[in-house]
Amino acid sequence: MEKAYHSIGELAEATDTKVETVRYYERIGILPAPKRTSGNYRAYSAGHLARLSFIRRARDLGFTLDQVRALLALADQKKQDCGTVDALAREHLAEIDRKISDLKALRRELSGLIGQCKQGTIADCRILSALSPR
Amino acid sequence: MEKAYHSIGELAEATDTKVETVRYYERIGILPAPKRTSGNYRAYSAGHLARLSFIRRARDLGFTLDQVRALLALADQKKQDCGTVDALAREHLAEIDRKISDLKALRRELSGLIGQCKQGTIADCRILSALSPR
DNA sequence: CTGCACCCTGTAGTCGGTACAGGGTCAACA
DNA sequence: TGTTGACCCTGTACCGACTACAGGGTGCAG
Repeated sequence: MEKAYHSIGELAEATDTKVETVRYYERIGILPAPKRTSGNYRAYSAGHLARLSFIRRARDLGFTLDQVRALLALADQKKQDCGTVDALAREHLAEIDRKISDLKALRRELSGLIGQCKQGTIADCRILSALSPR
Repeated sequence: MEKAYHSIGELAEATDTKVETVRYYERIGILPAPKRTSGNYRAYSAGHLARLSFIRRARDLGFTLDQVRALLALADQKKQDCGTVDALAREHLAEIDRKISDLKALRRELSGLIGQCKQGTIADCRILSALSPR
């Protein structure tokens, strides 16, 4: 019976989201439109808070909004087995591993360039010449 | 005297860039507009090729177009000392390190969730409940 | 009753491209 | 000579995931 409705500002603060972003989520249909007060303010239920928390947490974990949509659809069905969710997460993990190794390669390359410009003018700069066509 | 001009398609292929992207770079002013043939085709010089190669390589290394602009401005001046370039690169390296450690934290979290859904319905799914508000 | 924080809608901008639509040019081949 | 077909041109709209206004309305405290 705890019908404590939340304003958009409260919801935003509780989930570390900007107010505009909450409205954006509604616009793209990932967060259902809430009831309105007599003054036309959005009045969010605890369900909305839960759903938004879920969205934000998944976004923090690097899922795209499309992936979040898929996860939410699964959660809403409560029928299928967990395998689909697991697969989605595994796929996402593989992406993350790819990104990490790309960044590491980049890191190696870039850190090799740094510190080679002890003095001298741009003309001798190793960083710039490393970027120039061979 | 090797006035071998390149068509936009050749330039794009040589630098692993899409034709539209080359035109986009011209539009935003990072690649100078080349001469035109009598048929109004863009005719690129070796200088254009060099500059585009530089841009693409820097982009591959994760510099933003604004950062690339800064690097190009430095390279074009050929006056200042290398310190500015070095600082830019160091700053960028710090960013990369931040991204790597963020992704690693994420990886740990996500991989902990995977494989816990051996059976059972969505209702018991650990991944979904991990994402739900506590 | 007035001031201020908050809310509303709608639109445009961000970054780094990508994807057309609707045409023009050019070289090869029949 | 004509006609394919690959390439090129401009202009505009779109992508993801927001963010930032402008121009107004609401609600509450002093």
